[in-house]
Amino acid sequence: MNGVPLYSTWTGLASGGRRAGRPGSSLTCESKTRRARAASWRRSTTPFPSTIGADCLVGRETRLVAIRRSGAPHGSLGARPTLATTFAGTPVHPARSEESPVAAPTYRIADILGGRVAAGLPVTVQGWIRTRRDSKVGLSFLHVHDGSCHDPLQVVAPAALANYQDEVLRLSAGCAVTATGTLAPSQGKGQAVELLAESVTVVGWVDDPESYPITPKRHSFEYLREVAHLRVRTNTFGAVARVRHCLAMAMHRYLHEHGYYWVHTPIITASDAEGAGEMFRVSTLDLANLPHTPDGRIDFAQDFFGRPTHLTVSGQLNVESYCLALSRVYTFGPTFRAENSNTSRHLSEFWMVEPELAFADLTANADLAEEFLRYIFSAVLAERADDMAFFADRIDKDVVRRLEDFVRSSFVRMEYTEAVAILRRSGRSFEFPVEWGVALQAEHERYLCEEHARRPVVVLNYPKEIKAFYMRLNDDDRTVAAMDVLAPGIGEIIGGSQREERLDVLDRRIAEMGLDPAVYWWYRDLRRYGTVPHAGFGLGFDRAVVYATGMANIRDVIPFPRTPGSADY
RNA sequence: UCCUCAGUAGCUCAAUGGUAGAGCAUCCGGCUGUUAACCGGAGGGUUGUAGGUUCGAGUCCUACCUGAGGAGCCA
Repeated sequence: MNGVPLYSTWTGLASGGRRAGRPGSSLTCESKTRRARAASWRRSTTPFPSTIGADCLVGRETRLVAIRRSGAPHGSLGARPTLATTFAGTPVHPARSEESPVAAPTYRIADILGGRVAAGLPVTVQGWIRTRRDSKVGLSFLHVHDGSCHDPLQVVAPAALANYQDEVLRLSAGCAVTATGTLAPSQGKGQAVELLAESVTVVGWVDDPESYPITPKRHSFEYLREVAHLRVRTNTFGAVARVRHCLAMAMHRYLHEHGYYWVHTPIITASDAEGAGEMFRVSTLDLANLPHTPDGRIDFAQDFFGRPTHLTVSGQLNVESYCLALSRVYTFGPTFRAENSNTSRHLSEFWMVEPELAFADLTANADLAEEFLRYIFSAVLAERADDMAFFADRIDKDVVRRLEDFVRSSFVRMEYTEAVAILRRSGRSFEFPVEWGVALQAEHERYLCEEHARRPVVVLNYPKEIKAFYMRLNDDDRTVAAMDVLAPGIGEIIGGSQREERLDVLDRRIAEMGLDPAVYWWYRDLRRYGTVPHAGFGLGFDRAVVYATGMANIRDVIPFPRTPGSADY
């Protein structure tokens, strides 16, 4: 979608090129010895040998203090404002350890690059090497990344460091370091400030640089999926992780501030016929020796819960119960679909947010969906400008403009009946012909939001035959109060409905769809005791991340994707 | 699950049925306040697996495996 180039990932582990400033020949002769010694250091419980010099001892002291500090609440971050805003210029006051005050407290690179740490101050940073470039002048440039922001910090390591020959010149992509020194305006181009190092301590080596999977070059996303435990070290996946977090926090913030309570609905469910797809069975029975009932069926009475259970496909039914007491609620958690779906938009395990509001109809539901989406995408634009600039540069050049349009423009709302009419008079020959009563195909949805409206579209009131039993029957007796939100470039991002609050109608719908009313006894109870009109929707959280980042494949916006035939890590 | 495409060096890709190559990465050297650095050199291969056709298969055929794109299902 969106013309995303296949190999547009960018690791950011820029090449050090042909390394200059290598140890001279006399040192080269010792390289194997040194390598073996380094390996033994790694195995040793003592992190560093006592022979590596005073600078390194200072570095070690700093490191230990920093570890202690990071255990304290918020450590050097000091008083951080709420998540609602990001704050260039807000000074950060590092906490000082009372028992061991040090002159170079640890800062996040985000705070340093964000201008919140004054130049001239002694500071410590901790992170991983992205690149090393050496200069004959007697310097090495280390790009150190700690994940706190998109950009790395340039650390200038002078050859005068005691461990320069032995360690600094052996640093490669992925090595973990603690660097202490003074912040100064950069003499080079490309960064405003840099750290003039007084010590660089190696915390963790990369065992064999040649076999380190994240090399300073382009990698295909397909390849990086095979090293999912390391891919977050690339620019692309680090940016995805930060944007994903930003969206999640914005989601919670919006709902919290609008009076919604987060309800932790169960992952294991006994409702096995919600109509939302194939389910994963949860069982402790011995598959090689299943117990049977006298009539030859599997005896689930002997299973862990004494009945068949599955992983949830939706928290909606459970959250309706809380909705009819707390008025405004939502679920957010993993959901599971055992469909054999092999597309860039489907995962077997994905995250869904499902708000539910009482005393509300479909219109209120659509209003909420629209305002909610606009809010979380606004938050990404405001809070993750660094990562969004990267996505626009390397992944999808239109992503920022598209998000800005999304946030600015109101959504188009149309009835299903109207949508069918638009499609029929579009003059387009669709692979699947359109007529009233059929489900809209991907090609139809794409036409509606990408060509007809050119912005997000909410389609309302679908034929009852193609929607779930719990959706409220409209007065026309042909449609239910369902809605889908279609986003350009991604398709259906939200599905929701007003729920059927009338017990007699609900029972009729359960019967029509051939479902067992006994399974829904508690769900029916909600209609017997103080029932009210209520509505809600489910937003595929990972799809929202896809939309916000411009990433082409949903498997690349979740840390460890589960898809049919694939559950590594 | 269906349709289509693709599997060649660590990565990204070349190679009329006729001796398997390049760029990057790695290692060695040169140069440099560098920044996807640059220049020279070296090592690196059971061409996804198993069969088959052929004097000869990376290339053609069959099956399988893996991955990707699209469809369906949906979020």
